[in-house]
Parts: sequence; structure tokens; C-alpha cells
Amino acid sequence: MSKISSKRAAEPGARERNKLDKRDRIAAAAWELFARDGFEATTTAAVAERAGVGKGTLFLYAPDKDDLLMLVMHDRLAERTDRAFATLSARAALPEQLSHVFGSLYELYAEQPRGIGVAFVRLVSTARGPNADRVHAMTQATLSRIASLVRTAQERGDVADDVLPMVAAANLFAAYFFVLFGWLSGLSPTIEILRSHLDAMIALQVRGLAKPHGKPSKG
Amino acid sequence: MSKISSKRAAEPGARERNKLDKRDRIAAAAWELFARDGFEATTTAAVAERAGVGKGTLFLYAPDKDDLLMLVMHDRLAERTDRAFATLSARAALPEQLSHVFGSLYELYAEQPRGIGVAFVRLVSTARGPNADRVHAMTQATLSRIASLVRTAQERGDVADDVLPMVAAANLFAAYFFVLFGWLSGLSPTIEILRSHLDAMIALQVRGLAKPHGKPSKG
DNA sequence: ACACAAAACTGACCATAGTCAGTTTTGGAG
DNA sequence: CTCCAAAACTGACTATGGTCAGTTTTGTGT
Repeated sequence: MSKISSKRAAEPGARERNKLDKRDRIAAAAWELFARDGFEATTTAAVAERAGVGKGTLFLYAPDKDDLLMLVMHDRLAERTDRAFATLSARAALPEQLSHVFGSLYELYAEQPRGIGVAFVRLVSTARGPNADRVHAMTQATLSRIASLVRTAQERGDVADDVLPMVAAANLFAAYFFVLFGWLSGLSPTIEILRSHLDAMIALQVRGLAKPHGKPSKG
Repeated sequence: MSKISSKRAAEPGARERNKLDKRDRIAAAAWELFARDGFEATTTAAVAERAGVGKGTLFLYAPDKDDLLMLVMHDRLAERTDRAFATLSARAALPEQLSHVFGSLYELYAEQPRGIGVAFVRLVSTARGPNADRVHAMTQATLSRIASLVRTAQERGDVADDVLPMVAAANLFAAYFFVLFGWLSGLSPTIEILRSHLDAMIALQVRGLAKPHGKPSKG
């Protein structure tokens, strides 16, 4: 290693430290204002001021306001997802496991004030930028984790062997997302109704639409 | 009917006529520019100029730019949906019927240049305004039509009697939407791959995840 | 034909997301 | 310590979505 100036920088990279500090301050300021005033009503100037940086600096850490929301939401979503999978009962049946995971995420959205969820979901599919990419990667990871749950259920004998776990995961996640959309669009007032809708959809996916062969379903 | 001024207005409501004309000119201008330059790159000033109206007038017909996109897309989406259901083979099995309907909609998005679909799907769940409401109502109507297909399949004996058609429709539409999202996010290059993904998901929904009772699935 | 109220229209104006030329800070070399 | 280049930072500036007070057009009663 080379010389280190005696002036400052006890740790390697005072520059790096500074950047991280600033990033955190920006994320914190953005979160507070988004939560208090809503996403649309919060101006980038206000976030910059609260974070104690210039307006231009803001756009060095997130290329646009949308990506700023992704920056803020990523951590919370990641934390909640990890927690949901960590508290999963390994013995529970697949539908209960899914209800637990998806229900945890619904709760996260329900906790947010003032339609932050609306803004986030509106952007999550199409936003560009480094933070949007991180969120996108996380979604893919969640899909894989759900596929793993399906695979485990297969090994237990609860799910047919020739089901492709990733296809099943896509169907299950699609249902979660669809119900979330409906809620954010203003339908389904309470989170309980939300969960019951999702549970019904998952139950149907498990059971299948087709009428069982050689066996009348009635009488 | 009352007196009619001899000056103009041969038909009842010159005012009404004029408004409709203007609405059509605005919709046409918006469509042309969105298609040529993309949604984001098109300015409301340019749309107003091309439509031959003042900038302020634009916002009498759509409360904001987002709703302008809804105005433009509603008609195309409605036309395509009606056509898809009209050309449906009543004899075909449910999965083929669904593939036909959803495939037709995928083609509509695939025809649009420059990510108009991206902008539309981004907004469709959360946009406000009269045109957004019309689109939203149309989505609900489509859900009902899919539920009808399920009900018909039930009557034919292809679908179990105790399946709730609206729950099934929600699952099926969710799969359609999820695949569309993935495509707009940049995955799945061709529309053929898109359709094959959806077909696989639908097939799994029909068959169900559960292992059939009393019958080992493997030799 | 005229007067008048209601509806429709308009573009100058405002607020804010995002840019960029110029400034400050950083960290190492001599 | 001094000097320098690169990185980081900044706020005046630009472009554009949306507003609104003032103007024009329309329909109707006399």
C-alpha cells in the first residue's frame, strides 16, 4: 500500500465514506418526505435540502426521481422479503407458505402512507436506472425462492413431479401481483379481503380447473 | 324542438358536433405523435399544435398527459378485444380460446412502436381521469368475458363444476398480465416466446399443481 | 336582428424535474 | 508542504406539464 496523508482519512477512502454517508442521508430524507407528503407532492429540491446537498448532487445518486423511489423501496422490500422467508414454517403446506410470504409483502404496502405503493408499483415494471435494476433483480430472486418452495413441496409429494417449478412460481407470483394491483387501483378496502382473494386464487391453482377423470364431481 | 338559427348549425347541436370533431382531431394528433416519437418525447404543445387547438384546450379533453394516452389506447384496445372474442372458436377447448384472446392483445402491443405499450401498462393500473376510468371498466368487462368462457367450459364438462369462474378468470388474466409485464420490462424478445410462456402457465392452471390422489405419478 | 349568459377556447404564465459549466474537495507525487 | 488531476459537488438554467384570467363562440329569449 502507498503513503497515507497524515492530514485526514484514517480509514482507506475518505471519499468512499463520504459518498456512502451522502447516499444514506439522501435515502433517509427522501423516505421521510415521501412518507409524509406522498411521492408526487415531494419535490426533488426539498429532498436535496433536507439531505443537506445541492439539487444537482441528488441526481448523481439517482438518475431521476423515479429511481430515487426505487432506492428507497429496495431496502425495505428486501428486508421484508428476507424476514418472510426466514419465518417460514418448513412443515406448513405450500398454500400456507405462500400466504405467509405474500401476506407479509401486502402488509408492507399497507403500512406505507399516501400511495407510495401506488407510485412504486406503477414504476417497478418499467423504471430504468441502477436502483430500478436492483429491484428488478430482487423480484427475479423472489421468483426463484418461490420456485424452491414448489420444489420442496414436490419432494414431499404434495405437488406432482412433472410440474415445472418456475412455471408454477410465475403463476403464483402473477396472482400476488394481480391482487396487489387491484388493491392499489382502489378495490378491496382491507388487507384481510386482499389475502382472502389471493388464498382463493392459490387454492384454485393447486387444485386445477380440470374435472378429475372418470369421477363425477357431484353426488 | 326549438327554433334553429338560420345562420349555421343545420343539425341539432353545432356545439356538440364541434366538440366531437375536436376530440377526434386531438386523439388522432396524439396517436400520430406518440407512435412516431414515443410517449415521453411527445410534448403536449406539439399535440395541441398538430390538432389545431390551443394548449389549454387539450386539457379540457384529457385532464393530463397520462389520460391522453388512455384516450388514445382505449379505442384500439376495445376494438382488438371485441375482434378477438368475435373470432373465437366456440368449439375449441378453453386453453385454445384463451391463447387466442390473449395472443390477439399481445399482438396489439407488439404492433405499437417505441414503447407506447410500456407507457400504457405503467399507467393503466393507477391513472386517474375519465379516459382511465373507461379503460378500467373495459378491463373489468374483459375479466367477465373470460369468466364466461370458463362457465361455458364448465357446461361442456371440461372444467369442474365447483370452480368459481371469476376466481379462475382472475388467475388467467393475472398470468396474461404478468407475461406482458415481463415482456415490456425487456425480457422475452419475440411474441412467439411470449405466447409459449403464457400457454405453459395456462396449461398448468388447468391441470393444477396437486398430485392426483391415490396414484403415484411415477412408475 | 339584437342582447346576453353560458360554454368553450386560448396562450401567457407558473412550478418543478432534470442539465451542465464552473467550483470545490480529495488523494497522491515530488 | 505544494502542486495537480480526477472526482465530486453545486445552483443557475432549460424544457415541459399543467393552470387560469381573459376572450371568443354558441344558443336562446325578446
